[in-house]
Amino acid sequence: MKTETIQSYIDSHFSFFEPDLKKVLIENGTLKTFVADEMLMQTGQNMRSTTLIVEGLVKLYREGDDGNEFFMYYLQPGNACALSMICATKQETSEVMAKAVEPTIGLMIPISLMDTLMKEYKTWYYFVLETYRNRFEELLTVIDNIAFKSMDERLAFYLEKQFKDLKTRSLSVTHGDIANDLNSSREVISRLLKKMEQRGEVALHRNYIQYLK
Amino acid sequence: MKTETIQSYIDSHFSFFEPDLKKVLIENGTLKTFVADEMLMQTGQNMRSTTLIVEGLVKLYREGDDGNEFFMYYLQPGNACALSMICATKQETSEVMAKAVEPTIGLMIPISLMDTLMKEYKTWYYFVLETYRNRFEELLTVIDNIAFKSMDERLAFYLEKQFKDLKTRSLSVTHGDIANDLNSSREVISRLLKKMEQRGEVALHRNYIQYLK
DNA sequence: CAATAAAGGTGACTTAGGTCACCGATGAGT
DNA sequence: ACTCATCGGTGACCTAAGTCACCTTTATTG
Repeated sequence: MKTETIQSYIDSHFSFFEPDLKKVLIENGTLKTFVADEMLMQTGQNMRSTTLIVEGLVKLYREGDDGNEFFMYYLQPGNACALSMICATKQETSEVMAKAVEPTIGLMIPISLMDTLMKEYKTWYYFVLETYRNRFEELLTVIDNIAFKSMDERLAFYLEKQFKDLKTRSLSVTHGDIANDLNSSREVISRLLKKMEQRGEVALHRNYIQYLK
Repeated sequence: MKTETIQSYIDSHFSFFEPDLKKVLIENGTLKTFVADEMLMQTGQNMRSTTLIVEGLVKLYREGDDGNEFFMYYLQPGNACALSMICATKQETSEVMAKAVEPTIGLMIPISLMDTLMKEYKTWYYFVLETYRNRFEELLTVIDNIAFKSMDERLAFYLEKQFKDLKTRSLSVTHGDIANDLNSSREVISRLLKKMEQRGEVALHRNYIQYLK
């Protein structure tokens, strides 16, 4: 019953795993559901398992000393949290905060399995390396943006990324939300958005933004 | 002869590698020397080997579109370049620039070996994961600084990191160099340094800075 | 439907930090 | 000793972006 559910999640999002690996994951993994806005991972938390996302959407944030947040990237079904892998392997605490933005289901793999999986299953091994690589690059892109770009460029990049990642042309978000993700302030974002609207790049509405390019 | 040189480098900086692994590295690795200011890796370059640093000092930069540089972290003897590992595995191009700051020797390991090493040698496997983890955290710290901190805090952090990493209380660097690493401008750095000097934290000299805390 | 909260707009102001112009001090090479 | 490049100091100025105050519009709820 529960086994079949896990089976179908793996088949739809991790179909590239070899059959034996799937079997191990089905036997040892457990499903965990998160409601919207629930945290999957908190800064300073100790990891006992690594998480494969099988349903929903997760936002990863870095937290500043004074409690403000900085959005780094999304985790979607088929993704794993690189940080949870690294921390799990090393049994150290998490350095980021992960929050579900919609109801989310994670397949939790106990850390004790990590070493065996890496050694025994080629597809797992490549999946993990691929995950590291993608997140590493994602972080480098984040650094590019905040190190070299001004706020209007960062906003444009942010919006494009949202539209692309979420595969939509209409983004449900308030100006305040964006300001929070970019560690800026609502007024600044509002003003910059208005300029983008004047250039015909977006259409602004209450609680959502349309992409026009 | 050359074999013995590699042997001694490995023994002094990678003594934790298991004997069989050392043998493989000695048989398949080649030493490559870099003069000061030479690049080990350029943005966009394709990687055919992963590099273990056995001598010298390397600075890793992210490059902006307009050619300016942003310092991320040092590689020292005993370190490997996480990026070269990831890119090597995936056979993709490098995303960063690595420059020797003093004469440097790297032990080059052909990418073709990577998979075998990971599977066969536990100490290599842990070394690679440890490398990923450390660099990941280093990048997160970089993001913290540029996302949440003001220039004076970033400068203070930068200096402390230099003094700590280079294990010295007297740093050979010009104000312009620092400005370049932090992607700021010389005048700004000079002014902030002066304030630090007035607070008794550093002593400023031509071409070097002393740490007083 | 009145009350309230949330979202967004806008002008005025402040400030960190980037830029410009120019200076003097230091040190290396001829 | 003279020349020239590099390094660092400084005042004046500019601009992006953060902050404050206050407003209107829209949606929600009792």
